[in-house]
Amino acid sequence: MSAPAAALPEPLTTPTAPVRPRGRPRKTLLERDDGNRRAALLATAAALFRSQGFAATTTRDIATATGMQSGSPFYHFKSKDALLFAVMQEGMRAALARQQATLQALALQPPLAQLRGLVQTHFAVLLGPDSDFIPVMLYESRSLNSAQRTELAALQSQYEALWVPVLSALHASGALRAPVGLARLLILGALNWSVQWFDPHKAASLDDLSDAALALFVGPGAPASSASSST
Amino acid sequence: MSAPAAALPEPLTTPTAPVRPRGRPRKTLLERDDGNRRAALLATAAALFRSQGFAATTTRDIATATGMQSGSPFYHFKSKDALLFAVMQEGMRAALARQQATLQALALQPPLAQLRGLVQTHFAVLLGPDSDFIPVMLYESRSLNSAQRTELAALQSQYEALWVPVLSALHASGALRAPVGLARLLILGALNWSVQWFDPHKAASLDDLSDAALALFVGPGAPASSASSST
DNA sequence: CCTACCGATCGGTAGG
DNA sequence: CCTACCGATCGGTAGG
Repeated sequence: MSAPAAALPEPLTTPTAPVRPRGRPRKTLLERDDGNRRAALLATAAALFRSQGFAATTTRDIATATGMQSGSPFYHFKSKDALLFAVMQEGMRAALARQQATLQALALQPPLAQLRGLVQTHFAVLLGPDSDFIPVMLYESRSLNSAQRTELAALQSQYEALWVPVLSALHASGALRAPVGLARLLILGALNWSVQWFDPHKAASLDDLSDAALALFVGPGAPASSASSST
Repeated sequence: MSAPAAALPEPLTTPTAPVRPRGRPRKTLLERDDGNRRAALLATAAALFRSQGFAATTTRDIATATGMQSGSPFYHFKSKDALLFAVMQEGMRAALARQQATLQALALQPPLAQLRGLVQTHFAVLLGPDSDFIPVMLYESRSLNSAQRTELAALQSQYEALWVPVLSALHASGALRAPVGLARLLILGALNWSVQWFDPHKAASLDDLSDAALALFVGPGAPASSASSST
């Protein structure tokens, strides 16, 4: 069982840019480079916000880790807040795209297989490569102002809405026994919490996790439509 | 179904102290009062750490909200860190005591009833009255130093260990389908995440939550021992 | 994107 | 527990 994360938009890889010799270009005055440095700022900010928290991370930390001077992040972002918001927005956009691709690939499969896909992709977004953005969004949204929070909430609603038809179908078939609304909140909570304890160096793989979650929530494979019940 | 939270140690109520007229005693020089103010500091610190986060809360915020001057918290706690640690330790001690009482009261009940008790008490600890301490512990442990983290980990292990026999029994009877270790992590995650979305002013009550969680994890009432299977 | 820099705030302390 | 205070740090900016 491999994760259905095939042709997905790589969120933060370096875009095609003319390769320059390693080391900073120093004072070659006016050489924009642009998206490249911005993306680098986002990636290091995401990593630092995740490991230290937003309030405990200074813009100087971010600048240094990106190889800039202390004032330079403000050339790319209006404020520290704006940087945080950009990290979250970027993360949600990428996560949404990945889940939409997952569901598209599984459109003809039974609901249980679709749920498996959603769970696998969710774990991949939280715990796989380049997975700092969504954890930051999950654990630092307190630091957003209300306008930013509102804008993000729209993306989050879209994300959660992807789960509803799948869960409803499983509820209707009896495989999912809790009310759909609370089930969605509890299931996403169980998955989101893995950020706190998952250790890639330890036993369980992402697929082990997905299997355990599926078994916990809907049993070993409920008879959805055309399956024969044993005994 | 009421929560089994009967005779439990109230963590932070004012201990028996001579009642004095309202308003600050002003400069009545040398009048210790002691445990009272310390407990007040802990409670306001817990509330502020929860709502704003540790790093974003200043010791001045805490002092003001407790009715002290900016330097006074340091009379009771050596540092801001020590205050955070005390909040978490207090929270874990109270939570542990409550869960132990719950399990004692349900010792003769089947595992499913015991799990229901654990879930109900856990929700009460997270979302009920005076419930700022454990959320702070769950979401701010990043800010502890490693010595503090180690000491807290011992309490957390004790807490998690309470769940294992219950989950093992349910796993053995087939009611719980995921491996016990991962099931414990996923279940506690589902519960802990409720801190992020639970709103006491909305529809679902704590008992609704507990029922939904039980239904999600172990179904409507698995045949534990002396139950007749249908059909 | 760098160089300098500012104003404000913060954790913590001495001394009572 | 208050008064007065210090040293350090931080987000952000002007000007190039």
